[in-house]
Amino acid sequence: MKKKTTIYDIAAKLGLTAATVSRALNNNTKISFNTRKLVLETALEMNYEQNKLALALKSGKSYNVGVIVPRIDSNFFSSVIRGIEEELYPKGYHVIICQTHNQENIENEKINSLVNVQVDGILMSISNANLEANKGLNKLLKNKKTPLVFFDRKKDIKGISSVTIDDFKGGYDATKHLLDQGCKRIAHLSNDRNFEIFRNRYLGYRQALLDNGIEFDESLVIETQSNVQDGRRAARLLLDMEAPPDAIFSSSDFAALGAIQEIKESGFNIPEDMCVVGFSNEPFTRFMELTTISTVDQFPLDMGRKAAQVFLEEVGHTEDVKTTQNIVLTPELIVRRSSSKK
Amino acid sequence: MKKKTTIYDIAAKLGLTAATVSRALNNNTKISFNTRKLVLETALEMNYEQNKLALALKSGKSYNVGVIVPRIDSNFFSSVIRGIEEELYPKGYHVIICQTHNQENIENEKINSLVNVQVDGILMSISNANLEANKGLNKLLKNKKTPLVFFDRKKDIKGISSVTIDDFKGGYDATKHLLDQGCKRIAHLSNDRNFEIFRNRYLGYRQALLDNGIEFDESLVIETQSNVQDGRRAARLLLDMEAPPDAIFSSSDFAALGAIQEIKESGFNIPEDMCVVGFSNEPFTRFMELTTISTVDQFPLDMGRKAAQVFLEEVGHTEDVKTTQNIVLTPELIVRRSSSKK
DNA sequence: AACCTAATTGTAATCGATTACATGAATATA
DNA sequence: TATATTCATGTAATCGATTACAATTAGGTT
Repeated sequence: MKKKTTIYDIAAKLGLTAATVSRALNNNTKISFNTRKLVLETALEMNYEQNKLALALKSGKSYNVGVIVPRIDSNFFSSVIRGIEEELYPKGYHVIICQTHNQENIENEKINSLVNVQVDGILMSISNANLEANKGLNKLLKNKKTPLVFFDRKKDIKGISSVTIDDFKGGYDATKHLLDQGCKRIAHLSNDRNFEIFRNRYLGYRQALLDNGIEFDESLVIETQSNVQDGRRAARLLLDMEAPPDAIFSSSDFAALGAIQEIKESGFNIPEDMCVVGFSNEPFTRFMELTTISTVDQFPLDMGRKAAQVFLEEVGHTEDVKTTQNIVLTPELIVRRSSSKK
Repeated sequence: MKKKTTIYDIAAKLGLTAATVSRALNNNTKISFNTRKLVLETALEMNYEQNKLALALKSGKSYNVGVIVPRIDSNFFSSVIRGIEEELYPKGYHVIICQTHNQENIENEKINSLVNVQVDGILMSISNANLEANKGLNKLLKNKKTPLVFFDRKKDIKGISSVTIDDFKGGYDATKHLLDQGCKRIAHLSNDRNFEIFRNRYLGYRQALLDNGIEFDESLVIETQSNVQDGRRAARLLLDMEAPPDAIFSSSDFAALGAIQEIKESGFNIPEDMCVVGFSNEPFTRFMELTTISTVDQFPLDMGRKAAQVFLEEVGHTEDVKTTQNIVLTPELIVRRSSSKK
């Protein structure tokens, strides 16, 4: 195991200086044709590879970006990350991933950790609903050294760009669609509405009801986590009501699935007795055999790509020219069996 | 946007040397209680954070590892990566992800790229079936500077550790199970058998047939990619045979799903007319309403964790003590509706 | 012959840390 | 009192690149 060759090794071998070697390798200033040729050949021969770490220290650019997500093993987040990686790699960047598992202190810690390894930017889907508690994020915002781009789960912060989908529209369209199917009492499985995304889906749901003359009923909104079990529990509650709903708009596909399971096992039919619409277009919603699940596509791949593009623009500019972008993608309602009465 | 504070800034402010500051911060050698206290306070006050890039250059350790996978947006790979991240972060490492999309030249390129940013190791699921063509990998193997650990898709290379599952056993158990259900003509949807994983599943399948007195029939083995469409196509071929099979063991859950769809649409019943077993335990296999899909669990989270542990052991040792580990996890057959006749 | 210019290459600082070795002061020992 | 020892800190090299500035050489001009 010999050490990697450096420009000093090449210089020594050729009786030159590291400076000359560096210049020759970079095709930079006027280097005579002969020495350039010689250096290039020798570099090849000695298996020289540029040490990007040294370059990063010197230039102040690490060409690494950090991506922070609650978890990576969900179709949504891994698709976003795919988009980010595919967009950034061709520009010379590497993607460092961090998971928070929705824990504030971990998020805090990972932000600091990324800053310390000198990432050129951070793209994150924030886990931490209350901003004040997040010291890492606050520090980041305060000294404005590292560009930050939110995707999906964002916070409204002046000067910080974001790429999200129009969750309000997603909620509105889903609800409107259910109304169009003739549903009158539409329940909503929400999630922590301290997050903009869940609040907006909820608000879209309410607005659609309002616009169509249906009175909003607080008792039809149930807070659930994004998993099958919670969906089941919520459906149970709804079915046991004196006046059960005739439709459910769930802010999560997993909760929608749980609800569907519970409803069917209770002897009801979908969509005849109850229409269901989920959110995210997880692969399994399409694969169901009887009741393919209507849902809202968030275009995670595009979201990742866009977030990466916004980052690239921000690092490209000097800080005084920087413009804040708040890009909002348009979601698409995908109507499937679980909400198609006709 | 002011610059980040360095130990020189602290030193200047206190009339000390960077060396002293460094020592004080590291609690290292004998530094007087007073100056240490002073330095620590000042560091806090000036928002000092260690520049890991400088440290990495000096120490030769970047505390970054590269993870190379065909793609990240599949449940299997994202779960492995989750395991890797969770295991490595507490030890101070960051995870850089790279996707190859099964393209040899990209794999090649990304290996080089990771080496250049001085990763401390590479964990990869190899995309490139023929080793000789992969210059990047060969260079990596030749100078043995960067520890390499294969997971899932490996190549047998002397001195290179790996973490895989026992694909032979997976294939064997699945096939044996189908035989136990009374199936006599069992087809196999394989995949490129230049990859060990697919070859081993295939070999396990053959051995199970052999051990149970069933003659192997070449025409029942169909090569498919891991997607729904290819599964459909394969099932169509099988159904159109003069003597169609009565069971399918698919090396992919997605192909299994496609096959199931095609079979059902052709008017056959599962599992009565045809038993089906997939591979990977993708989430949707559990979520099916009528025909939950039998499959083989590969424990991706454990695989990622183990791969990370192997890496940690390898970097921990000096190179002469290093021992090669080839860890083989045991897969678990999960019997569901698609293959349960009784 | 004296001077100018352009073409190459070298010198040395820099990025931000760590650390072997040196130094000076204070204290302990003989 | 002279010397040895310890303690605390400074000096300077190092990791591997880049780059402003300096220096050298060759050739051209008058």
